Amino acid sequence: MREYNFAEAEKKWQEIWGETGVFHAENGSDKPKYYCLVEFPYPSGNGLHVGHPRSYTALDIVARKKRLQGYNVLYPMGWDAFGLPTENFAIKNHIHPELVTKKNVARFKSQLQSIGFSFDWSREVNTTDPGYYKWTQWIFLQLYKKGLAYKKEMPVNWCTSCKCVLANEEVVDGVCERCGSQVIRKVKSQWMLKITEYADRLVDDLDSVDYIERVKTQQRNWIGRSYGAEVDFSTSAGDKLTVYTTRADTLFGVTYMVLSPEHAYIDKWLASGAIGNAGDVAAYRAEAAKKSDFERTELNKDKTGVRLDGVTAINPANGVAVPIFISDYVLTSYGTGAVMGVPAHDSRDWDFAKKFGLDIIEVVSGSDVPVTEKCYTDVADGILVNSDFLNGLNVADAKEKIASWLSEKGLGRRKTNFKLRDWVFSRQRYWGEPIPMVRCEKCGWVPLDESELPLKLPMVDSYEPTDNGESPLAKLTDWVNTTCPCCGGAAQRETDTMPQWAGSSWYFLRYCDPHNSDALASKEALEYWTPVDWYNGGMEHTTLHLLYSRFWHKFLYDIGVVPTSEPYAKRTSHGMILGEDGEKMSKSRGNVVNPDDVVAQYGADTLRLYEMFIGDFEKTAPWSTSSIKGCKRFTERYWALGDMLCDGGVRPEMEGKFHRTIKKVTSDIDSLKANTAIAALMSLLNDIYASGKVTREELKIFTLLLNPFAPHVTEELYEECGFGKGISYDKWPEYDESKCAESTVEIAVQVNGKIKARLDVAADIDEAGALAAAKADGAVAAAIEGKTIVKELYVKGRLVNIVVR
RNA sequence: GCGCCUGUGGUGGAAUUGGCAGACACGCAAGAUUUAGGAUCUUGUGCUCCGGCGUGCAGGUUCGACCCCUGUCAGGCGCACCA
Repeated sequence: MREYNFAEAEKKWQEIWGETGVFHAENGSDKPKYYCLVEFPYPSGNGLHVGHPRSYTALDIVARKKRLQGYNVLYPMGWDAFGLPTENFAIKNHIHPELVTKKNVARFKSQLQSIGFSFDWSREVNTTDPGYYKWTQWIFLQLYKKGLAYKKEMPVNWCTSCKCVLANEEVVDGVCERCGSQVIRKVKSQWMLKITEYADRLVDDLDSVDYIERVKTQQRNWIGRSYGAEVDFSTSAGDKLTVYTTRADTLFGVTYMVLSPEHAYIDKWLASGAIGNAGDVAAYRAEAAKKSDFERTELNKDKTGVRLDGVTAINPANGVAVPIFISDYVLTSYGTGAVMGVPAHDSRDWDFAKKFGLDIIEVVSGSDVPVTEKCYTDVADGILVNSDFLNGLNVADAKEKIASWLSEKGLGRRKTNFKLRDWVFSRQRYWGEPIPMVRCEKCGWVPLDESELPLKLPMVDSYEPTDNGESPLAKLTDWVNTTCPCCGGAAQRETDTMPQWAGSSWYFLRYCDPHNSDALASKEALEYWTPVDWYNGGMEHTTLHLLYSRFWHKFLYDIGVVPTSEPYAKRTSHGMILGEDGEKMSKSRGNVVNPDDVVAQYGADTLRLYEMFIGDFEKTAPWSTSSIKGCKRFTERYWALGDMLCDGGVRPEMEGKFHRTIKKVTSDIDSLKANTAIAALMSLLNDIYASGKVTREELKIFTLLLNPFAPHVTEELYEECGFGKGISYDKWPEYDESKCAESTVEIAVQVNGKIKARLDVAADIDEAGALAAAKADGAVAAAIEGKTIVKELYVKGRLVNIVVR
């Protein structure tokens, strides 16, 4: 009995793959290309998590199979290394972030290599490398030149622990996405990127890509496009008050108006003395200002507000004067910061009207209960009433008609709104890309000349964040003080840095041509490799990295840098791996599994097989130490085939099974169902064992099929058997559809839908034959004895059902 | 609150999308081997009062339902006053 020493064999093959460069992708190849991508990791001090290999193994399987199928495959890896954890660790331990990063990258790399991924390491990138972030800065300058980067003073999200602003996308449930600390409002001058300019295309182009549906839905929700109209109301104070509504059809049902507490008109009206109850209004505004946005939207289900005495709004449709309120359920940041109240047909307005005793006027009929009891929001079946020229129309037609009427009369206009806000792009931290901008008294903000790039992050001893909201770089006067690229006068550098999401917004482009110093990548390389054919990553990046990188890519497409308007043709997402207790793995729970330990104890092949066999790739799955043993046994049983080897081709009795398995494994890999592919291989292995031997041809096919999942043990056995130069030089097995069919099948015989018998019949038996065979069966004959046959059904190769009465 | 997803043996999970539920694996049991344990191999393993009953629960459609429809419960995710 031959022993398989997985530790030795795995090391050996990893070295061979490294030396021979068999996984290097070729630029300028005649072969068809295939670009597989996984999200490059943030090299944290904790090392690799068992969640990482789930994603990496899945696409490694795809990459390895595609290579065997003759594709020139690009499967690269790199490091998303700027970021707060490294910086915080550096501060705590007084080690420069650059050194921390170097150390963490080295550890991650050796961990990844120990699992045997077929990455093309010659294309490794690191976002903190000046040769890399030169191009991140370059893209920023292009955005600036096209007017898509601007600096603006505005209220922003401020993480009290990170001491840094956050993008809207980084605030989850009112707390910092990264550290969970409280987020407060702070007015600051920030660099912003106009992602809103691309809002329509970011929604529309989702139709052209193959993303899993929940990713598309989540992005659509986040962008939040809605079609509606702006309507201009006049007011008794003489001002034109514009509201945004998606239900302009209900204009005749308006019984009041609401402004957000921050609305500019309130300052104006308070100043002019138009508001009678100025004291109450000021008090309400002060109260609202104290609450965070989160409190206002999340906890404030109960409607509050104050009526503005002395000011009314005039409904442009019917000239009716209605009261105006302020209430914090109206957001200043969406639409016009003012809404019209139609309590009969909007649940929020209904709540508000009930609370303040306002009129409720039905303008869409169709409700079962009076609108004074419950608001009626159905838009599909309602018919307009009490609405003058809209009466009798359905909601959709009424929307059209009122919108046209408003524009004709100059009282309003069609309008599309988005929830998406511009991307807050500056961070008051050290460990990020410097923003290549200079502030000059005379010239204002001036971009650095491209020849000055990269603008290197200065080496400093102290990089602690400050409480006053200034970047640590602000203290470096030597670095900060510079000359204006425009007028040559004294000027200061921008001291904020870019967010972590900057470097990852385009890294997949760099892989195409990672050593290019004249461009982020050559035109030819981008033409050949992009778009990414298959990108797998976490759901947590759907409205962060994935959205940002689509935005940047579209911009780069617009300025002619990349040839496609979408970066990723296909996007899938892996489920999280939980601890054995079914809880999220965390140090504090003590349920963390370290992949190094698994590799040491069971080997990389077993880890890979287990992570793929654990269950549905897209679902979360708890870790199970005992289940790993099954995968370990499987690799050992496979290895032991070497002891059962005999000469010959595929035995006739095994032929169908082999063809079916090739078919199953091939299609399962393409549809990300490695779990059932492995099950099919296990099943085939069981059949081989049952037959007592394996022929050379059979073993070779099995080895090739198993190789993407368990690359080391398959290479070792392939070599031992002398099948060829190496699996990388071989070809993926093909199947013959005609040979997949079995000659006989077992069909079920039902009487009135209940199974009465199972029969072995020829696979090509016809209906008459199957029915005859069924009736000849004793149990079936007994069941239909003396009854009238009402119906007879035959489903080819599956079952017969005889319906009797 | 709204939307989406999930619910299958002791466990992880399969099921060609309306056609034999429980593939594959873990675990367990018995046997073989072994001084013993471990490892390995073989066999068995949804429940059952042996009539049947079984895919969270209650109905419905159908010759036939894990799959479709209605209601309901539980868990997860997303959105969350976006007018």
